[in-house]
Amino acid sequence: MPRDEEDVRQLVERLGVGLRDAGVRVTHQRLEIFREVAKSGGHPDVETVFRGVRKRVPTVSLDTVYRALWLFTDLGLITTLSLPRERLRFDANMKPHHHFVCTKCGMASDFYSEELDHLRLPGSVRDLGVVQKMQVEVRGLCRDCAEGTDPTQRTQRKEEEL
Amino acid sequence: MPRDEEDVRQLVERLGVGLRDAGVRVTHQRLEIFREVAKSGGHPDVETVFRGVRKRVPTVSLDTVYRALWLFTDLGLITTLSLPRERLRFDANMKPHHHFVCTKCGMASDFYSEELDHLRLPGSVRDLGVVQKMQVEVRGLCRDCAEGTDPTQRTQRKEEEL
DNA sequence: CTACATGCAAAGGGTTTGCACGACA
DNA sequence: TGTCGTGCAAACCCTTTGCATGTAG
Repeated sequence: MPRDEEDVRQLVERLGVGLRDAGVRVTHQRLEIFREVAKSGGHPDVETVFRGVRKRVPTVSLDTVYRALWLFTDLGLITTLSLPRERLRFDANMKPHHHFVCTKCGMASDFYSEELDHLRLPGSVRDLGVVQKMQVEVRGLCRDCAEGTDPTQRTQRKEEEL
Repeated sequence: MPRDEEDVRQLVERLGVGLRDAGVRVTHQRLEIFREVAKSGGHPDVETVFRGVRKRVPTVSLDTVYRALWLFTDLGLITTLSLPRERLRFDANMKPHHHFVCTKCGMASDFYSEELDHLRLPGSVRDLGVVQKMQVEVRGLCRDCAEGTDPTQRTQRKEEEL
């Protein structure tokens, strides 16, 4: 699900502000790396971001992508999505949202629900610590995997992109 | 939070049944590897399991631990817990539960809530696919990290064990 | 007894790091 | 212009794999 071009521009602009506020430099590479994450509405892994950025910035190196993505994460400008047996993914969607992850192909979609954003947690959680964030994670079979193929398989594949 | 010894025995026994049902062999190593996961109420990573098992089975090798843990996972006898910037962890708790994860030290606790077990999901999820499982993931600062120390730090450390 | 599991060691692959050059502020 | 970021390549892990040996069924 690619994101609207105007939205992407806004997001990139907001990143610039975030970087400046944090006192780090706003470089061409950082903007393009972020744009790549923001552009795909999905949750690209490092490799996917790298390949995407390289189309526009052929000299960019993989370790720069790593450093930029972790920088954004540490500054709270993007978030991460970690799935067993898969590479770490990055997410520019900072609005409250929840995840549906396909256990077969690994596809991860965001979904929204005002109700789930404001769940009341049981008292026992208060004893564990201070809550910062709360998300519902749903696992299941995506439409494509649910139909046609054998649901007992357990292969997990990351989204392929040129 | 270590688990009660009798509970552990029951869990290990149930694993034996699971393995037999799946038509794979019930070996000493597999039982001990599982016991190590079941014993710690926590969510040990591969290395932690390995070190624990080696105390009782000094000849066990790391790759056997890997193979066993993935086997159990594939058979649905344990589950995994994946956190950004951390090693994958394993969880013998197959009862419905939810997670509280400390963003600073990485500590992960289970908590329970009948209400959260039966959340009603928004209609948009139906369009994404077929739901198999649903879990709430809470991020925050655990009691130890919340008090005394600077909450702006972002260090993540895995639970240390001999 | 036979097939499957284990241990060992080596290969594999993703991620991080050190350093000199380059570019933002 | 000085400092921070980048690119390159090597180092570092963690994880997986191939193969001979051991063992559960």
